[in-house]
Amino acid sequence: MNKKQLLEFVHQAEALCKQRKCRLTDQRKRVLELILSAEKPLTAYEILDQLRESVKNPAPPTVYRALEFLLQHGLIHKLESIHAFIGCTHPDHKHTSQFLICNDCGDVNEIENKAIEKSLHSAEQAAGFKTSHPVIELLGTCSQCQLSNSH
Amino acid sequence: MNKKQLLEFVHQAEALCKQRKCRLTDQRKRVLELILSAEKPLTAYEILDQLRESVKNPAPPTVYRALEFLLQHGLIHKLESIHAFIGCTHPDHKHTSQFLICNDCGDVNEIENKAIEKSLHSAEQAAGFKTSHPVIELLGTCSQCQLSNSH
DNA sequence: AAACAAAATGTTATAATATTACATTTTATA
DNA sequence: TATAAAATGTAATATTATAACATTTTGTTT
Repeated sequence: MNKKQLLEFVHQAEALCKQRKCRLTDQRKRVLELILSAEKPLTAYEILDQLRESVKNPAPPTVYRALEFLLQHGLIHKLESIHAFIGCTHPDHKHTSQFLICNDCGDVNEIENKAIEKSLHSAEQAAGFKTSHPVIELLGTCSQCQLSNSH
Repeated sequence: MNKKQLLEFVHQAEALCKQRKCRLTDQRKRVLELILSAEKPLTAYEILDQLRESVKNPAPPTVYRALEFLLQHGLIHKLESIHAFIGCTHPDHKHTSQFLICNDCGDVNEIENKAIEKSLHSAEQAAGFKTSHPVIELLGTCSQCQLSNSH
């Protein structure tokens, strides 16, 4: 995400927090910015390392608390299979997403596929199961890496 | 899983290993049995604890190596969202599954839903993505717990 | 503005999950 | 039976995450 997009996103996040009467504090904003600026998903401890430049002596809870807040408000996603965090591509509306995670380059593609969601929902119904948090992560190789691997 | 089912499963696992020319050693078998006997998914360290009864001084690598083997051969599954392992319900054929994980009682329901798989496959195709390992885990409340919660 | 409660942060310690590295033993097979 | 490959033993350590309690900041009431 470039600088302009980042500012736009943070602005949106601030508006959203104002609306929800919650606070996007400096630390939370800083963690959000780090995640959004990163090329790849960041782990909590990668964020912690980078945080040292703007916060003195940050400790794990500093990061995990900020992450918890950002997750709660749908501003970031946690990728369970790789223990890492990425910015949400559509923070404006509530949604569930699926993630295509490339094992080669580490890039992640967040998609919102209605057919997948529908099929998941049908299966839930059939089982009488009520999902609170879907984890849909496809680990594999992205199209770019497939090309470069075959050369 | 009851004792009879367990013996049946282990027998099947042994046949499968013979066929693949790999070895279901005592330790691997013991770890498999522990996972199959458990009511709920087990974490690596829960397995380690239980292993103390049959193995002297087991260390983490003992467990993780056995788990790696069992995963490779499709005898167990890892639930990424809860860092735990369960037996595979259909070790006989290669397949992908989806998991309904109850946050209340901890029970897990492994399903093989063709509609979900089809929709995932379509999305992969559309993105030019080649999935090697799908992680499809729905965290929520099972039907039983929904009932008991509402009482 | 002062008092208070709630929210957020600071700080230390530790729990839980997982891997590395190297030594030794066991197994398959040449 | 010698050898190589596979499996296991063992110690240390890396990585991910949380608990517990003190302090500070913020928002609200008086």
